[in-house]
Amino acid sequence: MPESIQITELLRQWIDVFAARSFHDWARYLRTAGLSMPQFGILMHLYHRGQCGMSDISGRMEVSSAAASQLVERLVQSSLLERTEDPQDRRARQIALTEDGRKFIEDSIAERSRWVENLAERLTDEEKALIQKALPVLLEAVQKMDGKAK
Amino acid sequence: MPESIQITELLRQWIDVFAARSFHDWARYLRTAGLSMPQFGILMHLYHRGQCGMSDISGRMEVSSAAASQLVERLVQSSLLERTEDPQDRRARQIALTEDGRKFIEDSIAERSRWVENLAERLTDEEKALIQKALPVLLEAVQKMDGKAK
DNA sequence: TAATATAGTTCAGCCCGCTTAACTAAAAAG
DNA sequence: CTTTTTAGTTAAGCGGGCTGAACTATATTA
Repeated sequence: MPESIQITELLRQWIDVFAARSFHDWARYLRTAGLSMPQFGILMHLYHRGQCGMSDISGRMEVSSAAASQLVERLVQSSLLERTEDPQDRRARQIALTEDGRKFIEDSIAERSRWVENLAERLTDEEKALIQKALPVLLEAVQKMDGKAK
Repeated sequence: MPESIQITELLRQWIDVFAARSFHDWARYLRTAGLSMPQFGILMHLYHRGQCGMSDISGRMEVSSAAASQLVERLVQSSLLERTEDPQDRRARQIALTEDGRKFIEDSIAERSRWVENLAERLTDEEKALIQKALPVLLEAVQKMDGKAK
C-alpha cells in the first residue's frame, strides 16, 4: 500500500511544519505577555473544560498538587483566574477563568492564527479549491478519531 | 472574496484542533525527556535550518546573547549540539545538531505524529488522493512564506 | 598600527517551576 | 466520636532561564 505510506509521510511533514511554527508563535506571544508555558497550559485547559478543581489541574499538568497550587496562586494574583471554595466540599476549590483570563486566551488564538491569512493570500484560486476539498475530510477524520476514545 | 474567507476559516479550525493536541503532547514529551521548551526550540531551529551561529540563535529565540550562550552550553553538555569555531571568523561559532540531537527531534516528531497513522487508516482511497494533492500545495506555500521574511 | 566594532563567554542576581515534607482543614469510614 | 482519607497550602531547596555588566578574543576601520 504505497499510497498509504505516502500520505502518512505527507501528514507528518505538515504536522511538523505546522508544529514548529506554532511552537515559535506561542513562545513569542507568551514572552511578551509575561506568562510561562505551564501557566498558559492551565488557562487553555480551563478555556476548553470550564471550571475545575485543583486536582484536575495537577492531573492534567502531570505535576504535584503543591506545584499546581503555586501555579494557580500566581495566576490568581495576575487576575487571570478565580479560585473559590466549593460549597459542596469545603476542602476543594473551584478554579475558573476570569474575564481577563478568557480574553487572554482568545487573543492568543487570534494572534497565532494570523499567519493563516498570510498563507491564504499566497494561494491561487485553483489551489484554494483543492484545499477546500481536502481539509474538511481531514477535519472530519480527526473528529471521528477523537470521538472513538483511543 | 468569499472563497478566501472560507479557506482561512478552514485553516483556523485545523489549527484549533491541532494546537490543543500538540501543546499538551509536547509538554509531556519534553518533560519525560528532561528538556525545556527553549532548549527544544533551539533543536527545532537547527533541525529546520541546519547549522548556524550564536547570533542566529539569540535572534531566533529573541533572547540576549548571554542567554543563548548558556542554553547552547547545556545542550552541548547533553551532547545534543556541537559547537565549533568558524574557520572564516574565529570569533564566531558554528552550532549544529549531533547525531543524538537529530535523533531526538526525529523521535519527538514520530511521537507526536503517531496518531497520523490512525488518521490515514480512516480515509478512503479517494480521500487520500485528494489530500495527496492538497497538502504539498500547503507545504510549499508555508515554506515560501517563511523564506520571504515578513 | 591604533581605535573601534563584533561574536561570544562568564558571573551575579532575580524569578519561576518543581519536588518533598510538614501542615491545616474538612469529609468519609469505622 | 475517633480514625483515616482526601484536598489543598506552605516552606525549603534545587536547578533552569533570563538580564545586565564586565570581559576575552578576533575582525574591521581609519
